[in-house]
Amino acid sequence: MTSLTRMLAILDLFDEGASMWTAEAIASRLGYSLPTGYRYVRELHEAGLLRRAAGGTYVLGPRVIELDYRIRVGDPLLIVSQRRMRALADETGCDVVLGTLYGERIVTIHQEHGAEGVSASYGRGRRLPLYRGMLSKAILSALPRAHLRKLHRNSGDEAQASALSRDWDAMVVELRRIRAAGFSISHGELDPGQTGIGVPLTSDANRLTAALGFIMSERRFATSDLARLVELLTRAGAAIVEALPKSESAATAELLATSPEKPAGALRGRRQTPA
Amino acid sequence: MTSLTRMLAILDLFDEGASMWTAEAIASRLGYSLPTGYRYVRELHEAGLLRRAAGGTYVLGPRVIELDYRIRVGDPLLIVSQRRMRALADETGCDVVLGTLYGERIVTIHQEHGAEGVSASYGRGRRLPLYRGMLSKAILSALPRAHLRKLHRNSGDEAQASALSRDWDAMVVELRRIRAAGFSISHGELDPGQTGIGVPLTSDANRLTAALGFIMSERRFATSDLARLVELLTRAGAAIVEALPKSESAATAELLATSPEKPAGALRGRRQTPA
DNA sequence: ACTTAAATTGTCAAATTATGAGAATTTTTG
DNA sequence: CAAAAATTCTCATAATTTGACAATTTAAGT
Repeated sequence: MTSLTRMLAILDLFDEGASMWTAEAIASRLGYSLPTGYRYVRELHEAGLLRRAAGGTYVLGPRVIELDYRIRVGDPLLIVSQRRMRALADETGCDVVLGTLYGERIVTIHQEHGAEGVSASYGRGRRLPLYRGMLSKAILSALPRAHLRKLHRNSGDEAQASALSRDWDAMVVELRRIRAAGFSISHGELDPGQTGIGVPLTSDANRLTAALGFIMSERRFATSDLARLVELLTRAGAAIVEALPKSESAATAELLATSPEKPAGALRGRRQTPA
Repeated sequence: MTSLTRMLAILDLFDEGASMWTAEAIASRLGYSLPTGYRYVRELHEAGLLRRAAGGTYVLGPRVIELDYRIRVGDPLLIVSQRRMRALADETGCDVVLGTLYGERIVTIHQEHGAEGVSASYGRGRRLPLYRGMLSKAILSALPRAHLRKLHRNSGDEAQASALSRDWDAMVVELRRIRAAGFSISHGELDPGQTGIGVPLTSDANRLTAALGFIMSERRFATSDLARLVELLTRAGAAIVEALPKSESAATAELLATSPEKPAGALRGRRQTPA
């Protein structure tokens, strides 16, 4: 394992439960020597990813907030999604959420509030259970078998704790059903009284595995036109994927940013437009 | 320079301008060899801090959004500030912002919107110019001379570009005046037509250097009771600093989090309550 | 102010690990 | 399916990380 990995593992400690750690506790918890613990913490501190709080404890730092802003204004996926999600929320009054899979986690990366709903477990930045909720099910339904297998193997406890994933074969069948239908539904799987409808949203070119969904009250769902809602999601999802920048347009920025030291060389014409 | 520093330097590339980078461009820009560039990018990718976008480009990853959420719900400073800032916004109708200094940057870390104002340059996560705007001036006014000196020395261009900081001696005089007055004012220094009032907010115990402020239209300010607004800010600032967790309470979380491998040892009683 | 304890950084030798050149491989693109 | 680009691999060398311990700075108590 590299020192880079070990240092970044520190950030995991802040993911759940404790939001304040001393350097000593970090070292102890992760099995690093004390000086090494301090060294890693200092690096993260200098990068602004950690901030010193009271009496030698550290909390996540303001750099995270700054990077989050850069995402909000610069992430192509969010840029193309936001407007369309807002439109869906206005049109339906439902909450609209967007989640992605990264590594072995599913996280909500954007949410637009509708006139009606308040959603507890779905907010931006929240990690979602792998096998519960419409976003997760929609995302899993779009996953290649091998990928799903790996995920399932590594998610022991969580897989056991969920009805969907306890039995591998049954899960595969259910997910195949979802894929065929084109959407997933959750009735109160995350929040009692809330229903969610989700559609997968993938782009091979972008290595993207995401899902887009509505959240509404159970009550409202009872009198909703499911097919219509699914159609809205599907259309919006397709439009989002379609609008994502293709490979070519990505290169522009970097070409302006060549270093003074190595002006030519390393940036030879691979990504440049043919002429 | 350590490999950790070099890897984290990659995140800086996303701070301004380009929001998409290829691994090759990163390596070239920072002077790393190609394999090393890819190695660093892979590490950041595995940590979720980068995400692969179209055609071999990378953008900031969902992990940032997740960490940002952890800050929103777990950062003690935000927790104690939020409520009070909301109250100020409700009471006055102005926007209320909170900014901190970290390293050599000043960043807005929270904002509560008032009924009236829309502020362009102040939003959450935005980096502020060091020598312009009420937040920056309030923060600088609270800085020990040595710290200010270092900051000024390292901020060449930016120092030259600002009226306040062009002349060191004059700046010191002005900042001393602000410190004596207890608040700073900006008339359109960041956004034309907008006025801001800020007060410094420091806590030695927390190594905190921050500022809290109102933003309002120039028009509204013309008929405002400045003394009253400053008093509101000062009171709220004092209450926030007062409410910050003191050293003792911080230890609780970690004590529950001892590793199974090294249960005793490294966590010997330094931070534990005496008995 | 002064004393003690805690938090953090320095020193340094041993050795693990990062590094870059180039090759090999995988992935993308036409 | 071919060609080009993107990414990882191999491996020898060198550099950097690492941990024990000491030194020092910082905080806490009286």
